[in-house]
Amino acid sequence: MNPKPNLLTQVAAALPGLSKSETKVAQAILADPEAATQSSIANLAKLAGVSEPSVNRFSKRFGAKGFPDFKIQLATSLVSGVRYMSQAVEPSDDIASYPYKLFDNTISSLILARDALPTEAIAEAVDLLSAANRILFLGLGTSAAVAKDAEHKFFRFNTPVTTQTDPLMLRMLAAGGIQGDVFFFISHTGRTKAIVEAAELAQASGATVIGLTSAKSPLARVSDCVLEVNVTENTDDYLPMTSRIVQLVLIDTLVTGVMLRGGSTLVEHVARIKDSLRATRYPVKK
Amino acid sequence: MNPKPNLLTQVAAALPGLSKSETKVAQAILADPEAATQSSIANLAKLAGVSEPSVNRFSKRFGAKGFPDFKIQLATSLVSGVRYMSQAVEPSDDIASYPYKLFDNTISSLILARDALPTEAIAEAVDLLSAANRILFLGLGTSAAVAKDAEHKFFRFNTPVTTQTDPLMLRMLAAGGIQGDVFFFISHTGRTKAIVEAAELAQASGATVIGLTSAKSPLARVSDCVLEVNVTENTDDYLPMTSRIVQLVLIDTLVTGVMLRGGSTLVEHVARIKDSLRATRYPVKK
DNA sequence: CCACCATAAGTAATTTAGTTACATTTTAAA
DNA sequence: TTTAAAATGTAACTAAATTACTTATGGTGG
Repeated sequence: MNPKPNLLTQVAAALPGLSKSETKVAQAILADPEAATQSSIANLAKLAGVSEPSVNRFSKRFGAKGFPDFKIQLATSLVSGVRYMSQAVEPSDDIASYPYKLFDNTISSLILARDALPTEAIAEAVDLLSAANRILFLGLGTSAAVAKDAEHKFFRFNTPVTTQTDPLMLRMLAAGGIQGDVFFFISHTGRTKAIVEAAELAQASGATVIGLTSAKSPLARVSDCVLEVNVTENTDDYLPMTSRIVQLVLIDTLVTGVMLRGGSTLVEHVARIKDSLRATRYPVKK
Repeated sequence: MNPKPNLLTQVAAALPGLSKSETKVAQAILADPEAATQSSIANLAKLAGVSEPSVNRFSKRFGAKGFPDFKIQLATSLVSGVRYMSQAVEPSDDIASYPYKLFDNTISSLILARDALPTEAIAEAVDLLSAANRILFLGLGTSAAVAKDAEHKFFRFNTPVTTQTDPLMLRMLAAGGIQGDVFFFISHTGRTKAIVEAAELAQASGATVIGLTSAKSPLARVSDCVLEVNVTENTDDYLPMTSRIVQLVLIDTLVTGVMLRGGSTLVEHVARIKDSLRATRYPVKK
């Protein structure tokens, strides 16, 4: 639950205070930690140029029961992360637990999403967004904030971007779509009527429809390009949270994709816009 | 870079196709994977009620060189995660790499933030927000989207919430602050003049000022309660992304804290509000 | 400057853990 | 019901790790 000290970091930090042969062991491990988790004590001892008990003593110095235990701790510290299957927040949780649970849950969701990224759909969406004459990010409720964020990001490109949360405006916008328009609908459930209906109207008007939603939802069905995000919110009693984070990172991915596609010209353009903000801030003192 | 198969998931998935004693071993491991990484082959064999070679065969079935190797793989799969020190996106990256880099970077940032959570400040902020008569979430640019998200979340409680992005309105709001008001300013740099000035005005007006920003920034200096988020954006050429994600998760933490503090009454209130949205969606078919 | 003590490192014996080969049992098919 | 193949267990064996002990090194007080 608490900050976990990273064994590898610990070894690196302890280096100055180590004895001669312990230093050798530490260096051998730091040089290739991955390999260290695979090799036997004899192997590592030879590699470091020390005796086996030295390696053993070294292991114990870092709080391990012995060398095998050390190897396991080392292995876990190589993958920085979070325990799987973190739990839902309970009423009995306090300040020492719930913040960590929340972060862990979010991280877990991102990892799961990462391992099931719809790369083909992302590539397609990047193509569509790069080619668009106009982009509209549309979402309601929590997704409105996501749309707003997307607007901010895409605003820095050369393409006109809009968001809208008024359902009547939404319908009118959608009905008035033309070729070259990209309607980007955001809905976790994919079942919000106003959104699905607007997507249908946009679809019918000849514009391109991208849906950032969960698989097999009504919104997914009426989208030309579906960016599937399947996050199971494990916060029934509380509020949905992690799904929008995944959505945001996915949008970051699209932004990056469009930038990479645009090449140096676009990068310079964005840099200029970024620079324009400098005057609004207090300078950083030396 | 690619989806890494998770050993634990693999074991769970393989369950139906396993033989009798292999199933026992799998169940013993799934029941307490953590313990499995610590125990010897003899111990695990006894626990599962099978012979040692059965455990050994089991290990090999899942691609391990032997039982110790299996334990190490298992240990790494328990901390699901991301390799440390993921890199910045390069112009040479393609669809097979940049989405994963982005997710990895975001995850890494969240892990770092998690390990340096300002729990005391969080507790204090929860107290202040719970006691507030009115909450104002104020941010400009990218932080405006964060503020909007916060508004959505806190809107579900009984306290009036507002956001504002017009700098003139910001000043007026801040100047007109009264005791009982909580001004929640969001700024990654903490150097945006309009925000810092508004914070000063709010401070002077007798309202409470919470700052979600980086340590030692001008905004931090004028805040009654500082929620430090120190994220180093490793995307110089591209756009800042990860910091706002950390901000959002931190706000989730505050929301959760306020809910926990509010007890069942508040939970019910939120549930009612959540239910009110049902009619806006297409029902899920069986 | 030497002697002695304390710490560090290595050697070899011992113990523990893991693996392999083989025997037995179980299960399914002929 | 027999038979063969797959599955599991037993016991012997091998490898790995640990402990106890010895040797070396370095620093300090006489």
